[in-house]
Amino acid sequence: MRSSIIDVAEKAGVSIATVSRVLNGSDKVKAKTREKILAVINEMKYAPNPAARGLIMKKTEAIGLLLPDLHGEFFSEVIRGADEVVQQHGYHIIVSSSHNDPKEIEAALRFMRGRVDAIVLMSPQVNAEILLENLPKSLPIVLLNCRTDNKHFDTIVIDGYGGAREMTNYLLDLGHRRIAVITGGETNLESEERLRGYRAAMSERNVAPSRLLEFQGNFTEISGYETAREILKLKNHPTAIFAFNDSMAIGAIKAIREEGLRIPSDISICGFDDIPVARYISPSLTSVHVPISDLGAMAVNRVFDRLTKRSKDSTAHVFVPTKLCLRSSCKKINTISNLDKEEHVA
Amino acid sequence: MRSSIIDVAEKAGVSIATVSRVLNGSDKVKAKTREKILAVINEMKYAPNPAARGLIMKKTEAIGLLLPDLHGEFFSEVIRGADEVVQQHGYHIIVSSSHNDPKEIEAALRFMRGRVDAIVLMSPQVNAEILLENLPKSLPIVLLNCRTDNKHFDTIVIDGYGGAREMTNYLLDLGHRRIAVITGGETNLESEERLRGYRAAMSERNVAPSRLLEFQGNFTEISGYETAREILKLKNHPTAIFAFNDSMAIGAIKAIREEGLRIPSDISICGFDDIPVARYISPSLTSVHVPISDLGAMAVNRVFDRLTKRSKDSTAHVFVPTKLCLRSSCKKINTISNLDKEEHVA
DNA sequence: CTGAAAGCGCTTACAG
DNA sequence: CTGAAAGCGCTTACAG
Repeated sequence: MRSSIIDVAEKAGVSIATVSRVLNGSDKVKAKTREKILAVINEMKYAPNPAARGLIMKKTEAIGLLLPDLHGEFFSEVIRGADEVVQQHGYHIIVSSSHNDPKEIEAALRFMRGRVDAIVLMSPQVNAEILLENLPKSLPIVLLNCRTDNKHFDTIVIDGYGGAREMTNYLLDLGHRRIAVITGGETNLESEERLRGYRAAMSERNVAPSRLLEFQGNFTEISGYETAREILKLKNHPTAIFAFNDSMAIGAIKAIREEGLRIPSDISICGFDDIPVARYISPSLTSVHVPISDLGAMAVNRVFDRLTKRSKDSTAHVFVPTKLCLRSSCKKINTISNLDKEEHVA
Repeated sequence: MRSSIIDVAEKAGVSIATVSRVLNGSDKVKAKTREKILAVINEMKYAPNPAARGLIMKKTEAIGLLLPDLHGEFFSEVIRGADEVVQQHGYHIIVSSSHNDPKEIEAALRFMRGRVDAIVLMSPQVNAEILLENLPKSLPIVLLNCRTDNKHFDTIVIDGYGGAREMTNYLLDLGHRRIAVITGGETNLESEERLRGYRAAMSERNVAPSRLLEFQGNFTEISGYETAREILKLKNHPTAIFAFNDSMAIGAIKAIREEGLRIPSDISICGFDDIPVARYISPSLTSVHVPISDLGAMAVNRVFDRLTKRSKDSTAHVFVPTKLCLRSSCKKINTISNLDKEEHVA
């Protein structure tokens, strides 16, 4: 059997209270007693039972991280950023993915209740606020890219609108007029924000945004690939494709290549997120940079702020700016005639 | 305060024992009593305290997953595969990364002890067996790509040797003789195995493997990039580069392109792992396919086999075969003269 | 079918 | 500085 604090106490010839004190670094223990106990602990390789400890101390030293998905580099970067900070605090992460399914979010939340000291929730699709209400209000919660106006929660939101607007403006500056987008799905907050930004830029520049140029993907490579194939079937295909994340852009690039078109001379393509691999593919992908691992780190830092009472009751609402990251997958549109044609169609 | 089982019992007018019974699905509760209790539970949004439950039941419904790193698609795929299976069982995952640091492995293991019902450990670099010995022998442990002969643990090992050997043979069949490799580091088991396979194939085909063609990376994109730059500086550079994982291959491709060389006409390149993005980059990457997410799934399935006593005491040692995945980044070497030259040098 | 009681392994006032 | 005892929130024989 696993040894308990009682075994240690017996072997050291003290009470369990004293063992507990040295375990918790109390200064009210005679040095000699402490040493003896420490020796026994070492010898027995004793480690306190976290469940017992958690039961009485009401802390778990774990943070729950609930993500919508686990595919691709975006989420692994979020996890990595979160894990780094969490490790510095001697904490650990319980991850789970919800597949954008309310049932799974609920199950994960229920599981985490009592098992974690705080929750970081990323749910751009499912509105999880109702589920969140079932959690004790004492549990700090950080919402990452969630749809909410509830000032009760800490929130971190990427500037998808601004980023997409900036990218669209860049494409417009390059002379593109027929710019297709591949979205991440109608009900996805991030996709919606990016779409808003795209439309805003188009309108501001007096290029009527056409719904016919808005294609729906789902943030996966394969959806980018398939959607791009559809786009290229268009008689007079767009001169630029703006995929709402890099994974879809990567899929789209494959489709474009298979069609025999060159990037960026025949068609420009860009993404969003700036995942690590974006700079390595060829042509290197122009994208909207999002500090992905920082997102995870910020969320966890926020959690610890709350946990250490530094900001016990005030919630923070962070808006994360994005920044255009120009590389080689986009290019000035070349022929005047082409431009004219575009204008006409637009 | 959070409500406890006592509150539920009071409100339902029963004892906590009965509440506990309906919580655990005991059939010895009158239907009517059960209903009333269920109603109260729902109304109060009661959820049992996992710490208390864990303390007495000695199970946590969590599996620990300790990975060497969290960079790149490989590890996120392992997590994804593990998470999928774990969710089917109503379990969850506690992930942690060790950065190949014994201290961090130890800390993570200590943290997990008592918090998880089993541990999946991937540690190709640090020999973690000594650390593992401090864990209660009742805790099921699955070793993923670890350096061990200890039949006491369940093990899952990828056939790095066979995969690399097959890939090298393929390159040799294409006429390549000067094949450089980018390894993953000297002390890394996976890298070692792949190197063994490469050398074996070279020797078998009477191409003396030269240490001068073995370059050391560390499995990251940037190391692939930088190492490839070194390789291309060689007077008579190799006609093929075999990177020991796809991330390094992707980095190498960037370096090759920057040098103005075309792939595969000027130089062939291939990787290992077949991460999801490999098929999307261009040229699509020839790689050794590893069923990455299956690795996570297999490990977790094995864990549940143990947990459900189906195979309480027997350990399993699984050897995972790899399979060549030919795409467009490698090509037959073209000129006879070139071939001759190679032969000469080799 | 239901309840009183012991116990899981710890921490922490409360005494001394 | 140290120990006896209560209690954290649950489950599970043991009686009835």
